[in-house]
Amino acid sequence: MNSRKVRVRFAPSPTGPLHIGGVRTALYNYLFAKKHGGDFLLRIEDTDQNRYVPGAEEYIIESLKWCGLQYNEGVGLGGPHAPYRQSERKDLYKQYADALIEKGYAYYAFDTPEELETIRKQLEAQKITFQYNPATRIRMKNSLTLLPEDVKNRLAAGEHYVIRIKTPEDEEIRVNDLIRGEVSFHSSLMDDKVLYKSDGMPTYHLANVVDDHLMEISHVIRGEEWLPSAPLHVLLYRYLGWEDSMPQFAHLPLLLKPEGNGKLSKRDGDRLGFPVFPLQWTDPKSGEVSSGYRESGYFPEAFINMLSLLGWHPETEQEIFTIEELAQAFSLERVNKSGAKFDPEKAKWFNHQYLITKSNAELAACLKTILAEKGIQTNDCKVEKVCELIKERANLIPDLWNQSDYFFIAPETYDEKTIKKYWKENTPALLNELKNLLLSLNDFEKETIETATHRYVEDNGLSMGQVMNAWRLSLVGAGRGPGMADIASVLGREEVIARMDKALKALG
RNA sequence: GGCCCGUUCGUCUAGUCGGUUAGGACGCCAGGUUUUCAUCCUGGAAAUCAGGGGUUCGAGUCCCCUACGGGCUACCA
Repeated sequence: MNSRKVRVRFAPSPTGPLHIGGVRTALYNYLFAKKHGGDFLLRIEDTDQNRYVPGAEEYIIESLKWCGLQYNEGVGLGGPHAPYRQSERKDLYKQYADALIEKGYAYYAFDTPEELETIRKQLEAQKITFQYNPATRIRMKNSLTLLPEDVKNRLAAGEHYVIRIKTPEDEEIRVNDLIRGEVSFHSSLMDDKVLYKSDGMPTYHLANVVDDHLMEISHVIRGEEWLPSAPLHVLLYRYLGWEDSMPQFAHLPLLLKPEGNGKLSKRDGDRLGFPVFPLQWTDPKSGEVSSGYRESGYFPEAFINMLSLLGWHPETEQEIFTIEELAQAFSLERVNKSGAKFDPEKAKWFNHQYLITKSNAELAACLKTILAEKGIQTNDCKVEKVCELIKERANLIPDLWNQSDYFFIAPETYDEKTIKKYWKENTPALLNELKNLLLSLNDFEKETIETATHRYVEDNGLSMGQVMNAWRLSLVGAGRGPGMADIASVLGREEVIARMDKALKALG
C-alpha cells in the first residue's frame, strides 16, 4: 500500500474563478507529485448543475497553465481514466450508490427539500439544529421506516428520492491526516449525508470517493474545509470495500484575510488593493471585474514562490526557489497546521527578486508591450538600455513604465519639493554653462558626459549635488532615476538640450 | 448551539529527541554608500512563545483547563 505509485489530483468545482487558496492547493499537489515522481491530475467536479459558472473551467485550466502547474492527466488533456469531468461520468456513480443500498450501508429517502426545510425551521425556533442521522432517521420518510412494498411502489412511480448513507450509531471513526495526525470523530455526531441526489447526480462525497478510487489516487491533498467530512469519506471507502487502497489524507490550512478575521474571500482583494485571483476574472452575470496577478504584473514564478511559502517551510532558510527546487524540497510533514494571513507586501518583494534577475531583453519585451499600448514609438535598443537602468527600482511589471516614463515623454511639470531643494538662484546660470559644455562634446556617450560633467563640477569648485540634481530636475521632472550621464546618453543630445531649455523657461 | 482544527515579533515563519541571548524573512526605524530615487551594506525596535494550572532539576517544546481564532454543520463543493 505504501509502495504504490503517487497519484494526486486537484479537483476544483467550476463555480467561479480559482482563488489563490485554490492555486496553493493545486501547487502543493503538483509539488508532491513531482517530488515523488508521481502523477498529477486535474478533475473537474461539476456535480452541482445549479452552481455551474460558464468560463470557470477554462479559467481554471488557464490559471494552472500560467502558473506552470502542468498536469499529466485530466480535463483538456485526457488520459487512461477519462473522462475527467464528473458530469460526464454521471452514469458511473449510480451503481455504487445501489451497491451501498444492497449491502445495507445506504437507504432511499423520500423526504422532499420542502419537508426538510420545514422541520429545520421548526427546530431552529427551539434552538435545535436538525440533523438527518441515526437518531432522527427513524422518524423520516425513507426505506428504513417505510414498508418494503411502499418503497417499491414509490420507486416504480418515479417519485423523487435521494440516497443517504446509513451512519453507524456508535462508532469512533479515525482519520489519519498526514499534516494533523490522527483525528477522530464519533459517528453519532455525523449525519446521514446525501450521496445521490434526486436529479440523478452524485454529491461531492460519493463522486469524490468513487473517482479517487477509480483513478487510483494515492494521496488526497485538499483544503481544511474538508476535514469535517473526512470521516464520511473513510466510511465510504470502507463500505465500498476499498479501505485497503484508501488514499492518505492531508488537509491544508486555509488562507486568511490580511487584516481582521476570516478566510480570504473574493471581496477582500479589490477592497484591500491586491488580487486574490491568479488571472483577471470578469463575472459573466454581473460583469464585475476582479483583478489578477498576471494582469497586475507579477511573474508566475514569483507568484508560485510566494504561495509555496504561505503555509509550508523548507528545512533551510532559503526563500527564493525555482519550481523544480520547490518540488525537490517539498514535504507534507513541513506544512503548517494553522491558517496563514496573506501579505501583499511580501508578494511584491518576491516579484522584485525575480524581476531583477530577468535579462534586459526579457524586461524590454514587457516594457515594449506597455509602450505599444500607450502608442509610444521607440527603438528596441533604447528600451533594453532603459530596462537595465531602472530594473532595481521596479517591483511589478508596470513599474517598468512607472520608473521610466521620462525616458519616453518629456516632463510636463516639475516636482515642487525637488524645485525647492535644488533649484537655486544660480541654477539657471549653471545649467546654461552645462548646456554649452554638452553642446561642445565630441560624442554623447555616457563616459564622455560623465567625464566632462564631473570635470566641470570640479574645475568650478561646485558640488555634485547642486549641479546634478538641478540638471536631473530639468530632464526628469523630479528627483529620481539612475545617474545623469546614463539618462542623458539615452535621451540623446538634442532631447537633453530641449528639455533643459524647457525647464529654464518654466522655472526661470 | 454542536463537532473538528488551530494559537511563537504587525505579517510569513524556524524551533521536530524538553536545557536557544527564542533564529530568519517581509514591513518599519536609524546610519552608511550614491548627483536624486531605488538597490546595496550596517545596526535597531519588534514575540513575558494566547492565558492559567500541572509533570520536571529544567517547558515555546509533554498533559489538563480556559480564552480566542478558524472550518464544517445543504438534494454546494
